[in-house]
Amino acid sequence: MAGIADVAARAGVSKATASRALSGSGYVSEDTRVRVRAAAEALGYVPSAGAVGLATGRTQNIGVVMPYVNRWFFAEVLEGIQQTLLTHGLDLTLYDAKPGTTGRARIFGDFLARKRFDGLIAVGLDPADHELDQLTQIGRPIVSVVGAGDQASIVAVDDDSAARRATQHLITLGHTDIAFLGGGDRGGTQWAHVDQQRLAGYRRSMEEAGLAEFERHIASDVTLPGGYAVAADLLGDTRGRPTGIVAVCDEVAIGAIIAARRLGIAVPSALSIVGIDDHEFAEMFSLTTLQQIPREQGAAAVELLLAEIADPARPRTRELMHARMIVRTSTASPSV
Amino acid sequence: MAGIADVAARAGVSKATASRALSGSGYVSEDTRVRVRAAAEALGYVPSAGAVGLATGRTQNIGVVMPYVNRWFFAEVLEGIQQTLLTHGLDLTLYDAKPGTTGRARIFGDFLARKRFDGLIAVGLDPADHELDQLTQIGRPIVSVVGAGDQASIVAVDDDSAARRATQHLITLGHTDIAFLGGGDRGGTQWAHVDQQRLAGYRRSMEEAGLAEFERHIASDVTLPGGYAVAADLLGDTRGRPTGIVAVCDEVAIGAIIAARRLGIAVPSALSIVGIDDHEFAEMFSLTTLQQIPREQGAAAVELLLAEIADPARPRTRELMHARMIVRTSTASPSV
DNA sequence: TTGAAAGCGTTACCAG
DNA sequence: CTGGTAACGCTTTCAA
Repeated sequence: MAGIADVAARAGVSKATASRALSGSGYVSEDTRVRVRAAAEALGYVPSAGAVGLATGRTQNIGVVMPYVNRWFFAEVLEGIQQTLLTHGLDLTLYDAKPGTTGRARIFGDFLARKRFDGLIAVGLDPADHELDQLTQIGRPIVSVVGAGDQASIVAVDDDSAARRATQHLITLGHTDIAFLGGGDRGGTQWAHVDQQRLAGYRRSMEEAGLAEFERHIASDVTLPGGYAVAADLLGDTRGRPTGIVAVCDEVAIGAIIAARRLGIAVPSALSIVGIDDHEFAEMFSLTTLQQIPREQGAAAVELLLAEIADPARPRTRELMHARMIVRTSTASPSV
Repeated sequence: MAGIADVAARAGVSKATASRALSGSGYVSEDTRVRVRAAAEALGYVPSAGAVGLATGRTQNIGVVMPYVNRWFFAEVLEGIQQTLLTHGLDLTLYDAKPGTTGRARIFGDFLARKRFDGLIAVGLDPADHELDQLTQIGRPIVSVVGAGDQASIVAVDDDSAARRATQHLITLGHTDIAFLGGGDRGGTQWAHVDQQRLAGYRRSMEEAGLAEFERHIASDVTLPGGYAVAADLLGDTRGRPTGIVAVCDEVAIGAIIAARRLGIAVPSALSIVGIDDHEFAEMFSLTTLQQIPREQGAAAVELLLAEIADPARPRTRELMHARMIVRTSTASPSV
């Protein structure tokens, strides 16, 4: 409970000097600096965050809003953010804003308005229009990881391109009957922006290859069990079974692989599956995929945000990362 | 940016009265209360958290420390905590303290010392002795979800009993050669306390049933791929293959199921597997398991913590939840 | 029932 | 290079 006054007294200086010595800002003789530091150390002095915040206007805290925390991508981004903030000595306040919940409404209405942070990172938030308004009302820098809009800086992977390359990979292997699995409006969850972009990439590729007639999108929850369920349906019917599947993400792709195995459909000889993400399970299922590294996106978002906090006039940025293709053995040429 | 002074001015009262009217503490005539409220509303007044904290000593913020955020159990607990805090209007500051990292050291050394929270929830932390010291130094109420010790209140499932019932389930079905899969010291990660308790429960059951000779523990990372890897090894060898497996948790159990399927070993006719958790994938794999509901543990931890914050003299509590057995079709009597 | 004023623990400005 | 002092925005006695 020692305050800066105690430290100052012990070091035989004024509070002002003690403050300067400790924070490193302003002139202090090397001599007194050492003395003050020692006093602080001896007393186990820890500055009161609230007081510092009041005086400086900086909370030393970053807010993070995301719709889920239990899905791979989000958890990874969160870890990336957390780790990076740690090196900067900043705290992280988490807001779990699940779409369509009253909790989300409260977060947007009350919590964010409190501005208990110097900046905000929004991960895959897909804010509704009025939510977007509330966000900009805050008047603090915002960086979004994934997402659309030009209000805030964005860090993301090029989803459209990733989906196109995934699709082209199958086309190059000789597939024509390629379905796109996952995403869409189901059970009240809205069609996520990323998912739409990926679907669009698939569509474009199919059309460019003259395969428009084969285009089809099978909606699902964007989870592993979700992918499993619709894949089981799709693959259960022998007629109309595609030879290739582009999944909206690895979780869905893996669900499909598990479904295929259960049905005795050999992957890749009878069915090729490609995902997007490079999920932690991808290797175990030998899944060919387009890799993104969410941790790095989280880290990049933090650096970007800190830059914008330091210089609010800094222009908005859009940092698109490139997904690297990792070919494993879930894809092959279709058997004749 | 409107402050309470502005609100007071607009309502024609003093700051003191405005404060009372808004916070609801102290006498204020119904009339002025309404007037103040209206003024606050009109001005879009939001109290400054830092200032409130300085004046009251309460941060309206709860800290959460956990070693992982990307594993099912932890993510679920986190959601439970978050949701409950939301209803109380409290913020949540997250500290991701992965074992053996320098980040963890910083969290325990610097971050927690700042006390930017009114109380702390430690989830599956298994703190080392010196970390435990640092934790108690903080001087704020702490509740731990899972874990040992008597310094803090605890919310947990009865792991020992859960593991015993899982084991007994297999024994009752007629199994004798039952292995315990998962957990242990591997790759630097320390033997988690929960895992040890579950192993102990398995051991006790085996011994009580006179099956001590069959006892064996196969270590693994406590993840789905971790379970897959060791199960593939274990089951690949026809001799010495057990007829039953008790997994340290559902993730490991599911990894084992996937491995068994790949090896063409029928579950449950050739191999019974039981897990603990009721993971989100459990249903999809028809896994028999002992259910715990981490969300509820998170919620319970919050309520407990708030009670201790309100009354610091409140005695420490230990809230053991009962795991319910859910029998699906991953277990059956061994074929003769 | 209300208001004035004294903190809460820092930082930052302005003299010295 | 250092010290006094006024903020920062709110709550909370203490009087009135």
